[in-house]
Amino acid sequence: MSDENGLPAEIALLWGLREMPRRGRKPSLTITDITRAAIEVADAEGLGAVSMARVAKQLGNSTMALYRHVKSKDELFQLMSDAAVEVPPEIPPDSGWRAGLTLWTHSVRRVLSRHPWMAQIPMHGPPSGPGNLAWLDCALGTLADTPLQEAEKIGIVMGLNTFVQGNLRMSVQLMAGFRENPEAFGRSYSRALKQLVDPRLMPALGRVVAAGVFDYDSLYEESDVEADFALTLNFYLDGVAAYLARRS
Amino acid sequence: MSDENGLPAEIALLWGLREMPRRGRKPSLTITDITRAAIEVADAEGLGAVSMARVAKQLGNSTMALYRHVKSKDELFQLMSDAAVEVPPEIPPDSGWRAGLTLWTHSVRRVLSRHPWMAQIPMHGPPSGPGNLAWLDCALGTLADTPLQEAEKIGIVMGLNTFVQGNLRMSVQLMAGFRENPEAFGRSYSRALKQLVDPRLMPALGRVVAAGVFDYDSLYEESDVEADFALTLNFYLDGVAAYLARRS
DNA sequence: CTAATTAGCGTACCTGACACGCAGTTTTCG
DNA sequence: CGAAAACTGCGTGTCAGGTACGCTAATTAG
Repeated sequence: MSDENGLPAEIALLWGLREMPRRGRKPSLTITDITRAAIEVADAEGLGAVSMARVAKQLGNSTMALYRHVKSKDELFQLMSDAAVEVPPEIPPDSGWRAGLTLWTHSVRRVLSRHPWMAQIPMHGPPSGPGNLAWLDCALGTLADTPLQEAEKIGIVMGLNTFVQGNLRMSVQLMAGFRENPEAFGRSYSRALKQLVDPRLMPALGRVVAAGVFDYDSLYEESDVEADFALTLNFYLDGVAAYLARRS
Repeated sequence: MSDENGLPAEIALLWGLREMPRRGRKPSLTITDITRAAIEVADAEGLGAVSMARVAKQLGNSTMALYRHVKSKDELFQLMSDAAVEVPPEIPPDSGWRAGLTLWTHSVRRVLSRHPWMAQIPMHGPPSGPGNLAWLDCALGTLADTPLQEAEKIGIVMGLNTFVQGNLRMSVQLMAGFRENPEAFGRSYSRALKQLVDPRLMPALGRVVAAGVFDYDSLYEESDVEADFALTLNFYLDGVAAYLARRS
């Protein structure tokens, strides 16, 4: 269950703190290698392509060799998502909390656009790995100069994180859906809505449809998605600003 | 590809508008039955338990019979998530947009707490089923009395939806993680952070840890999660309010 | 040098999605 | 009215993927 350090096993794993056995054959594979190979596969072919066999092939090993280093595929996923976040951005100390959180958010966005599969990996607990905790620290740092309680800072940052992750997850899903079936985002969608939405039953939606809001060749324009993201992000940050103002 | 109605096949399916074949054996199974059975299984045993075989057993049919009605498991998932949303709330017409959206949000929350598995089903396109569109209409209706453009309303509502879904998804994941390994949310977590977080490398996080923010027997208290949700929801709504104020 | 310990791996099992084709049913048409 | 056509339910089979188990070889402690 727990390391000699007193750490829970899965946390020790993420931090690379499992004690190395002194006797026995020397490992030719490391957890780092396995994690890196898995990330390569996920980057190149998507998370769906990450099977134990595929990762092993990437390394030139056999499938079952991996199980000497990771207890399960899910454990490998956790390792991947802590490793792939890389390093949080350097935030200029005097930039103010809002600019800081905005920069932080866009950095998250950049990481997730490099590794879209990260949005699909489920979290089983609070952030525990060195990568995720470094990002958490980075976000908290932007609030250092505010008069907030530490617990409030955590609430705000976790809320922001959930928000950003949720947004990106949705983007990734829709992007995948778009690649698979672009038609579902185009004229045939707006035509279907015009046909199916009865203005008597759904008046508000009927107005939107009638206004031609969906009449585009593709509802999935990168720039639109980004603009919507920026808009809603600013809603959240405005709320934080109001909260701060209320508190001083 | 498309129905005689000119509708894309997957949309026609969601609306139950596939034309019934005139000749041939009468079906003893309906899509509705299959969907209902699948929802029963998911409610009772989680989405992971929903296999074609399990759903078929629920119905007393053979596995392969389902494929006469559903093209793939994923298609069944889409049917499930449109059916399980049920009916959106009645929002009193004079309640104002903020109260309306708050009520809407809590209704979403209630639906998802009845069917937690919904948060795990990936979306492949814009909302297309009768259930989801009814909810969309309901949310849009709350903004009817505002001077917003229709496109802005959609942006605000979709943003809110993404936000709520993201929050609930995270809750569901953590809830599952908690059931499986409560220890990861308790004292051993805060002890691990105290040990691993070096205040020189992660000063902001170090302060939070030192302040004892994580020193609880369980970080996953229902009431806390709900409070955090309400807090961040209000951030978003404050932002919408500010946007509205700016626009008048 | 021997026993203990550990890494890599081949084999095997199980679960689950789904392709295919047969058999029985219902409707249409000659 | 009878045969052909259309369609449903289903048994069988295939393939992919996770992972338990146990063997073998390497390495080190005693």
